[in-house]
Amino acid sequence: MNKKNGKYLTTSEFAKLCKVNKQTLFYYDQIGLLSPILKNEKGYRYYSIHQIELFFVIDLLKDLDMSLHDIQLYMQSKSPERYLSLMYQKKEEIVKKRQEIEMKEKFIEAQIALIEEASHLDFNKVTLEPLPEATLYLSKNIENITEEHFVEVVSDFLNELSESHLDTGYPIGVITKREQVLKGEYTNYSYLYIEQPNPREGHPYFKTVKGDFIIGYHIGDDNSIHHTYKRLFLEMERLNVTIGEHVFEEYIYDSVVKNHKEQYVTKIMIQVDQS
Amino acid sequence: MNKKNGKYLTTSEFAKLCKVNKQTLFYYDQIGLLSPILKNEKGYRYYSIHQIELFFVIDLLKDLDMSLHDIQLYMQSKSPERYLSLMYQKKEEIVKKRQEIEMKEKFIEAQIALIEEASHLDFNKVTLEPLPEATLYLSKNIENITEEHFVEVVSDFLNELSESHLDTGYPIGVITKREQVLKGEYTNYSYLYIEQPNPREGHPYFKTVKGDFIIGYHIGDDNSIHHTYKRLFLEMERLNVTIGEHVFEEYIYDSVVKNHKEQYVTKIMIQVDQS
DNA sequence: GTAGTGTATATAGTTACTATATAGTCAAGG
DNA sequence: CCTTGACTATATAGTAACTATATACACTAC
Repeated sequence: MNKKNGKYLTTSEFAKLCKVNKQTLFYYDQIGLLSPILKNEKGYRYYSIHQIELFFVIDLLKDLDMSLHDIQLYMQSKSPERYLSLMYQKKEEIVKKRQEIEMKEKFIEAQIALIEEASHLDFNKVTLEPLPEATLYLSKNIENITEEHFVEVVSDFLNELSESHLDTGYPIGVITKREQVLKGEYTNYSYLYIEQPNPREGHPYFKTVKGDFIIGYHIGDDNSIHHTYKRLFLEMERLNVTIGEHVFEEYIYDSVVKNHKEQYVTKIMIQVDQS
Repeated sequence: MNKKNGKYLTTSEFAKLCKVNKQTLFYYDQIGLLSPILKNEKGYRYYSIHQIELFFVIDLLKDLDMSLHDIQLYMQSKSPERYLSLMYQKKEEIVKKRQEIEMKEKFIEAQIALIEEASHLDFNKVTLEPLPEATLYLSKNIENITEEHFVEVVSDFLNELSESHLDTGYPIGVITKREQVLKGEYTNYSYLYIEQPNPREGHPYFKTVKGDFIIGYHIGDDNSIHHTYKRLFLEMERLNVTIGEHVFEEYIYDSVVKNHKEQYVTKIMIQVDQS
């Protein structure tokens, strides 16, 4: 911005320029953060158009989670050097913020895709489908784990996801091995997983075997999931296929979209071998 | 996320998982936004690990400026359809938010570049430099404008910049035409401008003429800028060049980094013709 | 059996506004 | 000159979403 002094702006004119409430400017004046350059004998405030720059910077810093108090501290000890180091610091913070926003955007996109897809599904149908290879990020092994430890693993897994930017917004699923499923231990999972549509270098990924899957949906609580498994086994028999290495489960509808456990929907994908 | 019921989490365990203060969970319970699935006879709260999903969504919506009250309204009337339309709406909002963040990031980068560059300058030196062509976005013409109108033009210009995403973080400068400068009317500017390093289609841009410029710096108030112009004219005479079409002025140091007008620094770039 | 850590509730304080009530200022029209 | 309407101001209270503090009860471990 530049020059042309002269005309002063009233509080509401300046507020309009700053796109804030007039009261906010009273408040900023009161706490001494941004005061009009002129106050007449009646107490009327007059701002210079140049003050908009200061307001802009205040607004920027505020957006970057700096308190008005800390902004004021800076304003009281301005210098090019201090401004520069402040900007360097805020640059780091804003990069982080952008990355977080980008992750949340991806999450929303994935949620839309998931629910959109689910709305076209018939949860009563069981199908045999070939699935392309997918890259998964796995948790630690959780076979026969105690409940205390399970919470720890989930917690660690979630932390890894957010710290390593691996949270793609895709649902978190579980993998069960053939041997557990054959024993009827449907909830003795081996791993948690999350799909990685754009895998990055430097992570120990797990790749699913490209192949055929029996896909069905369980409606309701986990406690009753054996009924659905039985239905799937029947269909496998009919189609003359046998259970492969792994079974994958993912929530389609959960507490985020349904109020009652009886309405939750779990997708079950059983890897199969044609015989 | 998925399965494995059993173990419940205490308030502080769950708070750790959610990365929030324990008190926040008390508060959410109190307002009925997110309550533990179990409370024992002593009033101890127990959360299920599945509740983290709900917390995640609450946290996401909160980040996207939804009030806890409105989030609660959604939670009371969950359905895949409502969730989908909510996500579509939030998707639009987050795109806008990301773009705002990106603009602010650019602004910070430009500020860093500006101050960094300024720190290597000798404000007393006057130089003759060839400048490459630059694309500028101009305000309406402000020659001989009244002070009231000037404020309006600045306001419109700033609005255009933010609405059309033309705010590059570069300083806003002013252009003065040769005729005004020759008359000694150094502050009778013709346009405000902002440089566009990556111009986009569909805007009426102004391109500077690639050419030679006398570059000098004025330290202090605008009122005394004629002294600096005189110095520059002397140097032009010495170098045997004459004033060209336009003169450009930009603030290098202003109220954002300096407390007193006497310390402000204005960069003056006079287009010149070699004779 | 007591120390130390945990849980709870109730209440007050905080930040950055935001709204409301009351009163003075000013310019235009009758 | 007086009134009306749109502005200005201050003072005070209210708000959202925490956050801190004080007090009391519970559980676990030596």
